[in-house]
Amino acid sequence: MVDRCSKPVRMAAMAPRTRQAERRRQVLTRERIIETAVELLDAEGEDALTVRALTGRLATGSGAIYWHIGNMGELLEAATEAVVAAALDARPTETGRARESDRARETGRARGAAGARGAVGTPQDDIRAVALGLFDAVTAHPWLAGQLAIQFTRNPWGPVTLRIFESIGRPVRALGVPRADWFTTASALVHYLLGATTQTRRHAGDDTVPASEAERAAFLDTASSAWQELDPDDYPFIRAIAEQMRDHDDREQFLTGIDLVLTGITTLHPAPMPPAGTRSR
Amino acid sequence: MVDRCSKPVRMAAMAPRTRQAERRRQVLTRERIIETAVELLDAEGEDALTVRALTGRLATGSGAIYWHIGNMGELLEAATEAVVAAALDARPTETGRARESDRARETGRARGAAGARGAVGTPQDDIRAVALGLFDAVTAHPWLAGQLAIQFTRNPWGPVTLRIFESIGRPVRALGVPRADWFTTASALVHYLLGATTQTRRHAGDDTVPASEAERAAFLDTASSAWQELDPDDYPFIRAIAEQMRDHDDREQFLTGIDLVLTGITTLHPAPMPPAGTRSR
DNA sequence: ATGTCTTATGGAGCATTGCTCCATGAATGG
DNA sequence: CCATTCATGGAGCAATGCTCCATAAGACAT
Repeated sequence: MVDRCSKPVRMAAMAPRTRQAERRRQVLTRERIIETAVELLDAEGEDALTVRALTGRLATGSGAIYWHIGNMGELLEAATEAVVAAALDARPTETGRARESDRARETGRARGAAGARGAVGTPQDDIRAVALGLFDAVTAHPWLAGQLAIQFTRNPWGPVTLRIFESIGRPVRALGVPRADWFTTASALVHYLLGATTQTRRHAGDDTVPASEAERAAFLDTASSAWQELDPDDYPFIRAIAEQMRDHDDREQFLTGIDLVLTGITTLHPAPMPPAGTRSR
Repeated sequence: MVDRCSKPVRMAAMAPRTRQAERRRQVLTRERIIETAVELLDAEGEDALTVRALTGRLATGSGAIYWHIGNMGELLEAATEAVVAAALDARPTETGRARESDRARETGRARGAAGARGAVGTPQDDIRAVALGLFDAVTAHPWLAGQLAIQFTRNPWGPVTLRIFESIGRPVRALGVPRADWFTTASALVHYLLGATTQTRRHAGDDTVPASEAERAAFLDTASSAWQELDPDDYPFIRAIAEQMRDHDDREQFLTGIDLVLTGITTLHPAPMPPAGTRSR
């Protein structure tokens, strides 16, 4: 009884005529609410998004807001979807695999999400690009990590997951994975992706701002030190890696993980019949 | 200012004398609270865990509870840790790698978390055992998925993560991965693990009970059908895999993903110098 | 213009929740 | 027997999500 729609689900352009009559007045849009929600989340953290904060920024009442969104969770989902879509759409829709650029192991390191836009390369590159897009989105919007995690568990096949899955699935297909393994393979990638992105971020205990570089270093330092003082019987491994964890690079590690999974995929599904022009190694 | 401890952190056995005088009365223990919290979560879902529900079950007041736990989030973390620890401790602490049982690809499939207890096999088997332990814990406690995700994002190096990391790290070490890659490799595994476990579960929209097998089938069916009616331009991949997603086995897919990552690891870090008696493939 | 119907708005108010504060009980130590 | 510390139970506050409703603001027919 919670999920009952309080408003007939916004069917885009119902009557053909008076298309502009739809937004005759409409000072308050669902889109505008989502937009402001993202602003609020970005500016003041995930706890700052309350109905009252929204009514303040939008100079309206709660009733008006609920006429458009129906639910707080729904708003959060919409906000998440918006940001994710933006991060993902910064890439070409059509995966035309043409140019060869083998491994390209270290090129992936340098370029940001922006650089991923135009150049259509290896399926591997495409996957890395998607991953990095998400990674950068999470660092740009600290609240996104938590929301991704929540959306993923609460609504495993909601719009957010679907978008990511599709973006990962296409290059997986281009990789030459046998059709029967498409679902499983893409799942594995997405699972790693989400696991990794959700841990990335917030290296200070604070709820505000992305935490400066200095704070991050300080955090890693204290954490590393704390690890070295753990019980050697209970946590031998943690103690052993305390040192390398102190000066690891999140982004680099993230990419290494991706390559690990990619290697697993290409090893289990060697090379299909490569399109002429692509040397198969 | 949130994190201020309202009580001098329970340092186990402070004064040597009167060890039993510590719990002279003490009808209400931190442990008992955690225990009841888990019961509540198991029985009525994650929304059912409120202070008032606790005071009801424990026949006490909120003040008494807060004297022991100080925070709701802290209680949730403790509950999560308790369940995770139980799931993980159902395995031998010392990773004595001795017996050879190559691949053992399909043996891992059949045995449950219980069967993982005694037999110490390949590092790969150990990793699978840990993973399955977590997997089964999540299916046994539906609320665990969400909590794992939250703990993981909110407190990336809290006790929960640490425990899992340690359990995964040891076999990784035994796998022969070069020391410099321990941290990164274990991270990749843990990330996949958490990503996968957090999506697994709750195939019905309900907040109660694990959802029967029939419900699950029905859910998968409708989801699959919905996928096939997506826009072919926006979601070609999703449409293509709608069929195989209908009748996939969560557990099997989970293991396949693990094997994918494991293959990646052993491929990138071939074989160290195998202890005499282990044929290296 | 005028009246009516649908669409949209602003805000008062309710139920619930986390948490603090405090008056009090109970055991111990002097 | 008193004083001190440990522990409890509960009243009450502040914040939040959400519902309900009075009402404004077009659109449309007459």
